[in-house]
Order: sequence, then structure tokens, then C-alpha cells
Amino acid sequence: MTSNKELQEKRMRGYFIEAASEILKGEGLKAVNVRSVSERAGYSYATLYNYFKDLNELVFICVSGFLNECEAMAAEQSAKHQPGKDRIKSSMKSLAGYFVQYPGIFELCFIERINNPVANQSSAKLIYELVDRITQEDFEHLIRNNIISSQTAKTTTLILKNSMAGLLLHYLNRLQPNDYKTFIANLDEQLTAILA
Amino acid sequence: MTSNKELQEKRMRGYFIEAASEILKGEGLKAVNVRSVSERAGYSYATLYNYFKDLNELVFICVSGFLNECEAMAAEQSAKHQPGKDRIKSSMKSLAGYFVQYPGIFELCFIERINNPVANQSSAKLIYELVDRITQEDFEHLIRNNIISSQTAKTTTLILKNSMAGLLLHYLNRLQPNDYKTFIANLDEQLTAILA
DNA sequence: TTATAAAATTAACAATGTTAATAAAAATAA
DNA sequence: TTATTTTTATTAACATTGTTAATTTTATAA
Repeated sequence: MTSNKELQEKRMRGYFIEAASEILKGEGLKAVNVRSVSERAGYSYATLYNYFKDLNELVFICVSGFLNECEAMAAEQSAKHQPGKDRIKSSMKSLAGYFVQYPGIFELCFIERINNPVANQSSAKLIYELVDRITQEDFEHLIRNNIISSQTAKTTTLILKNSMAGLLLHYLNRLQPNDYKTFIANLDEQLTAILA
Repeated sequence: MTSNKELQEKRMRGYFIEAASEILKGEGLKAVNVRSVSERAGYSYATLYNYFKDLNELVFICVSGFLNECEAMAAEQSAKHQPGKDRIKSSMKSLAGYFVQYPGIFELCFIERINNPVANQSSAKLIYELVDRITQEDFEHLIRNNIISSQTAKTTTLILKNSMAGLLLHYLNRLQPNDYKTFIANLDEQLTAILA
């Protein structure tokens, strides 16, 4: 049972979270600051501190919403394929597409320093295991049908998640390679080889 | 031929570069600011602006020095091995060791935003191709002896560089996995699979 | 309706990057 | 050598951003 007070407080937090999420998606992390978020939420900058320990806490609360959205997008793409390696490939391309569309979210999830010790462990784990969650069903299918061993699945997931993070880091943060076409070609080349 | 003026100017830049490099190695990127660097260099904070466009330019000038040091460390390790896959593995472990020892340098090379358009392209490329340079000799050897094809070498380098960046990003930035032992085990597992 | 509690706002401060104005030092010309 | 000019370095100042303190406004209870 939630009291009136709790409901109101939850709503207030929601206004700030929504404002921060919108700015993150539209203008990226560098545009997020106490004053811009509070203004968009319709309150003064100091009001934010009545509902969040600091700006960092607020920003990291946005993470799980974004991860859900990214997973949903990958799942939607998955629905078009049969379980298996092709579907993993397609899911990873969808994941890459999400972060290319919202570079600010990539920055937040993989790059921005976390000062908040609470959000720290839980959200870091949530991010780290994103690829695991998206590909879990397919890997289980591959193991069940004796296409790959359980050990191979574990190793492949590790390489998959690290190489996706690295690929996106280089491209979004350093523009390496410096054209989109090559980036897409590299993505495909990498996925094909890892899942061979 | 360098004039007196050029020599003196080069020296001055050197003092600031050295100061910034020391802070980067010791306390990391967060401890680098105009005032701390200038103080260590023995000058006032505004003097820095007589020799560098801004703090960003100075900080990114440090990059190539660090990359050289990292390559040298990998080369030293390499000298103990015969050319081939084992040597690539050993070089990559040495590279990982360097960045684990100096997380501030990893942050600078892979994470920190570049605002300087000049340093941008050149230093981004230098960073992106670090793994290529370190492994070049070995891949040439493998191709020459028909152990792998030239195409496989290209793809393997791509996966190697991305998965190393991702592995380090997750570990240094998010403490995933959250113990050193597992990190080292993952590093080995990943390298073994990629170079299989 | 008035006293009290809660919430929101404005004012203020600290840290940092950067520029402008001033001072000091060095170089040059008489 | 001394005066002038140029170069270099420093201090002062300002803008931005995160955060806290003091104050005002709003809601609640007697």
C-alpha cells in the first residue's frame, strides 16, 4: 500500500527522471545539468535535491529504463527470426543501432563515471549483462540442439559483449572507423567471425 | 634548425606536458586541472594558455608518449617469445597490464571526450591502431607461413582490438567482473578463443 | 483562523576553465 | 649603459556548474 505522500513523491521523481531522459536522448549527456533538468521538469534547481541525493543518482536511475527499451527493440527484431546464430547476429545489430541512434545513452551506460555507490553495483551489472539477456534464449537453443557446447556459449558471450562494447566505444567516442558504412561492415564481419 | 625562441618554447611546453603526465599516471584524469598542472610545472595557471590552446590540447599531447611506452612494454615482453599466436597473446596481456596499472591513461586514451579537432583525428587513429602496431609482426609471420589467411588476420585484428577495449572498459570503468582474478581469467579465455 | 510542518525557491559558495588587465622580465635600440 | 619596446608571466575577474543554507511559500492540523 502506498500512501499519498509516497505517491506524490514518486510522481515528483518521475518528472525529473522524464526530463533527464529526454535531454539524454535528444542532446546527450553533456547537456544534462542540475539547472537544465530542473527547468524542463518545471521546478527550481534546488528542488531536485529534495528527491535525489545528487545529479549522478538521478542520471543513473534513467539507465534501467533505457536498457529495457534497448532490450525490447532487440526482442522485436528477434521475433522475425528463428532461434539460432542468425538471430543473435540480428539482435546485436539492433543493439548497435540503438546506441548509434542515442549516443548519449551509450555514453551514460558505458562511459560516464559512477559516483553513486548504490546505483554502482546494480546498474553496472545490469549493463554488463545486457548482451547476456538479449542472447540467452538463442544460446540455450544452440546448447539444447548440440550445436555448441555450454563452455563455448559462455566464451562466445564474453567475446560478444566485449567486442560490441569496444566497437561502439571506438566508433561513438573516437569516430574510428570514421564512416558509417565501414562501421556497419566491421560490425557484420565481427559478428560473422565470432559466431562461426 | 630551431631558433632559441623555438627551443625555449619547446622546453616550456615540455614542463607542462611532464607535469600533466605525472598527475595522469599517479592520480588519474580527475586530478588533472589547469591549476594542479601549472603548479606542478612551477608556473601560474594562466601561463599554461601561453603554450596551449586549452587544457584539452595539453592533455591529449600526453597520449602519444603513453602509447609509445605501452608499445615498448609489449615489445619487451614479446622479445621472450617466438613470433606467432602465443606472442600475440603475451603482447595483449602486457597491453592489458599497462592500462590496469594506469587506469587514468586508459580513461584518457579511450574514454575522455576530445574537443580538440587537430589532436582529434591523429591521436584517435593512433589509439585505434595500437593493437595493429603491436601485433603486426606476428600476423605477418602467420600469413607468410600460411598459418592463417590475410583476410583472417584482418578480421582477427578487428575482433582483438574491440574485445580488448571492451574488456578493459568494463573492468576499469564498471568493475565488471568485480575481482581481478576473474578479469585475468576472462582475458585469457577471450584471447585463447579469438586466436584459436 | 492560526500555528506548525513540508516543500520550493532564491541566495550564496566552491571548484574549475578561461580571458583581460597588469606587472615583471628580457630584448633591443639609442 | 640607459631608455624603449616587446615578450612573458601573474593576478584579478568572470562564466559555468554542482551543491548547501537561508528564506519564503504552500499545505495541514488544531
